[in-house]
Amino acid sequence: MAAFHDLLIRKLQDHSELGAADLAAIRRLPASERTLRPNEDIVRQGDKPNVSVVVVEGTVARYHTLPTGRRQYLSMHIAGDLPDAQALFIEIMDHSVGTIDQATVALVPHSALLALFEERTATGFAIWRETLIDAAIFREAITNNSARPLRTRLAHFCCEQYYRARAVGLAKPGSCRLPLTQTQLGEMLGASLASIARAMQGLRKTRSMDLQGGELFVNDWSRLTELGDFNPSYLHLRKPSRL
Amino acid sequence: MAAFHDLLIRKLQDHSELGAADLAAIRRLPASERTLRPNEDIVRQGDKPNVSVVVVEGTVARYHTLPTGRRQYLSMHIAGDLPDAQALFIEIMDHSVGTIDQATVALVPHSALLALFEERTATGFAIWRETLIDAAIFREAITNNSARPLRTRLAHFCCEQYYRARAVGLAKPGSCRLPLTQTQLGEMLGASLASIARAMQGLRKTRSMDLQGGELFVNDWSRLTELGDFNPSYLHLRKPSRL
DNA sequence: CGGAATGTTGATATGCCTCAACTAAAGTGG
DNA sequence: CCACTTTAGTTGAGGCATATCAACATTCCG
Repeated sequence: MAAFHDLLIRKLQDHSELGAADLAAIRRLPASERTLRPNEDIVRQGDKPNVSVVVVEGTVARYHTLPTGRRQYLSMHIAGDLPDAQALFIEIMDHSVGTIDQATVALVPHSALLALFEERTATGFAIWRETLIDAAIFREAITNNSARPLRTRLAHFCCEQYYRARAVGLAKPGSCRLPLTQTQLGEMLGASLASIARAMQGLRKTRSMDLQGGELFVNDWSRLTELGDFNPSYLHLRKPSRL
Repeated sequence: MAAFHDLLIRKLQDHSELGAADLAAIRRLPASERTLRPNEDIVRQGDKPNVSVVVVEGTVARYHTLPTGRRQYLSMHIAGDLPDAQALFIEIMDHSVGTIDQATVALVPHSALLALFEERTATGFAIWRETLIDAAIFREAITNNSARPLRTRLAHFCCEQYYRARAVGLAKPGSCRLPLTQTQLGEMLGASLASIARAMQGLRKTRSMDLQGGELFVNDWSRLTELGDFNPSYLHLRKPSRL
């Protein structure tokens, strides 16, 4: 398993230019690792964390909890992602961060990150950029959940997960991990379990993708991007994956 | 009309602590002002802008354009807002920025902003924080448009606009500008014109709010926040408005 | 004053929800 | 290793919220 420093560096280099001094400074970041069970919270809505999370292994999600108890997932994160970088400058968490399957995360003290930004402005800018790409993904989620019919929405979501897994080298040829239950897909896409089940069957019938046992299989990428109205430009990667 | 420097400073001070040196540095920012007609684009999806926008007067929005031509509004911005700060570190625009009504904006060269961040780290952090609050508003929009019935969604949106207008001193007692047509409200909330019309009438009947002639009237704030399931904590303001 | 843009209202269609029963798969303890 | 329980997914019936289409009313504005 790659050290979290390497994961973070790889992630930042997907969109930013870093010099040797930046890389060295990042490598000096202190962190403690924790492995968590499925469906365990790392940070909760209302908390004031003083560490930031880097995903090392597994899948981590952010979500809102509504007064009714209903859960709305906001984003999914895999190795190399910083699912709560924004907590650095926003004191009180407006959402929770928790695991989906078993996951290992590195916890980096905010103080170390702030010191790093003072020392290496370029690194600060790279992580700033990372949080901005995060925001671009949120924007796309607004559009996806507001303006597309359910089957398209589901296809788009799968496209994004596969594309991002490819970008960080976490996908095998034609497949990647996606350990979400249909209930959770519903909580991500604003749909009921039953509707997700039917939308999924619709997609299966196109033979462009399948999802089973927490593994997403992509058989016809070009067809799937059509079905999902997917255009990866909002992910702002420097070297778009060849798919 | 306040100079854009004052608007920006006021905005940043809503959530960040700035020293005298920071204020002075911000006041030295160069900018050119432009006044635009309603429904005019400032930056378009695909552009690579080298200036950032500060809203001086009027209402400015960000939106996606789907292949079908359908428009999805992502956010609304009023005086003091930076609707495309993220373009600083994200080269290619993944969405457009345009006016709703007649608006005046200040255009600040990216180079000047980057130089400012190098010189005054605290100012950089304040604008970073600003972009993070932006992201928090996107998250809330995901939840609003995905997990709430239409009438609640509309009430929540109106709560947010009124609350933000209050926070920057742009609201009169009991009302603020909100120059959106019902068609645009639909494109914001992922709903059709007809449904917005009916949801609006439902809200009017509660006597908690009304929207007419581009002016939002709030008659019963506490009732409206209930109807809209609105909790302002996601806006991350230091001194929550007393309403 | 006439034309365009905006909002209202009704009728009908439909996508998705809810509820419910059932199947299948995955853990768990004897 | 099997019976039991739990969790996940499938399928059907019926209902509701919202979409679509269309006609009309209203306001804005040149």
